[in-house]
Amino acid sequence: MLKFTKDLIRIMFLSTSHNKIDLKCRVSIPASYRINLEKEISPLILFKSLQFKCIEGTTANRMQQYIDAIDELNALSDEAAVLRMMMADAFEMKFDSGGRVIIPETLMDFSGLTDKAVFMGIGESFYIWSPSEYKVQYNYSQQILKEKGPPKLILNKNKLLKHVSDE
Amino acid sequence: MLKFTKDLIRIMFLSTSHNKIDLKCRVSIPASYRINLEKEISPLILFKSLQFKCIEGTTANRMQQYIDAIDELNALSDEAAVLRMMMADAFEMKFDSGGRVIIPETLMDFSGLTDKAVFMGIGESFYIWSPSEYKVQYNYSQQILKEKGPPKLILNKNKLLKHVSDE
DNA sequence: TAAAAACCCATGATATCCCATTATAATATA
DNA sequence: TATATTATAATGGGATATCATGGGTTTTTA
Repeated sequence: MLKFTKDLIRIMFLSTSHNKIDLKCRVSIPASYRINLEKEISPLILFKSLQFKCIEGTTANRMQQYIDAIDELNALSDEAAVLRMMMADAFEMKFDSGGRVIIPETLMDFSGLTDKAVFMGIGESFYIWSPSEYKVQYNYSQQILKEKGPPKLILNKNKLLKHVSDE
Repeated sequence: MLKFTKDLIRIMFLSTSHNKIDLKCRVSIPASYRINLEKEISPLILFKSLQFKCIEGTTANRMQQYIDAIDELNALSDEAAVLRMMMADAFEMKFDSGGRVIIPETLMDFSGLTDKAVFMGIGESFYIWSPSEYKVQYNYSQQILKEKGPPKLILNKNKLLKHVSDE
């Protein structure tokens, strides 16, 4: 029963915001993200992005799906090794009364964060960028968009997709 | 009923920490791991990893899964023999008031541990490495990630994965 | 009766909690 | 439509609790 509800009302992290990181490495997680986490009654997990020089945040529930996937694999496979590393670089966050978390030093270093953080919601998860890395990534996306045009999305198949020009 | 709750809020061992092993072979088990064990009301089991030169730690419940797996096998098979051997070298740990355990000599020797331990959470269980072995393993995973990219996870089927380049 | 394990308490570093303040957004009022 | 009012969000800093660690004392047990 509950599963049915969860499938329909998927949580979403959306929009972008710029927050300050103080000397104790504390940042406010955007209120809209927090509301979604509360809805899911799920803790927040931060981990090193596997693709970019940034932190990725998601729900513990979502993280559990990755963990379950590990069991499906040959423990000695490359996929399993990468997923285990992802878990090892993941942290469960605790909020203070003001909705802040302390970013672990490992993640600060990895993502090049110092005093400012850019939060970028991308649906099932969100990214935390340093302002400079964010700009690089943003400009890159803009350029791709200019060169290749908008990507074609096939929404009803929950599957996406390729630039039009690639076909 | 209780099982339902457990399925939602699954325990996870995450993140990495470097703790000291003192002359009495005591180490602090990371607090976040201990909290997970307490949630499960489960003792901590340590045993020799079947894949790597390290100690694996997990809950008694998870260990039961391994035991059940033996029953599924031909009692005379090699697999069953290996699993039984693993059970024989498994230890149930007792915590002192500071959250430390004493690592059995057999496990210290097997994993090459001396004065420092790297705790690596990988979801359902965690590894305890010597710093040098840990580095080797981590670098290997990093390299795979670089070469093959992140594994592709097909979440709606709760099944994964394989690197894109393998297809 | 030694050696090891269990138990106890002490300490510095760090994370957590709590309250106050400033900023921003949301609404209402003139 | 500009301005005042309110609510909500983001930030700052200090008090408190927790964690990892060291070392001593008592209790096992081999």
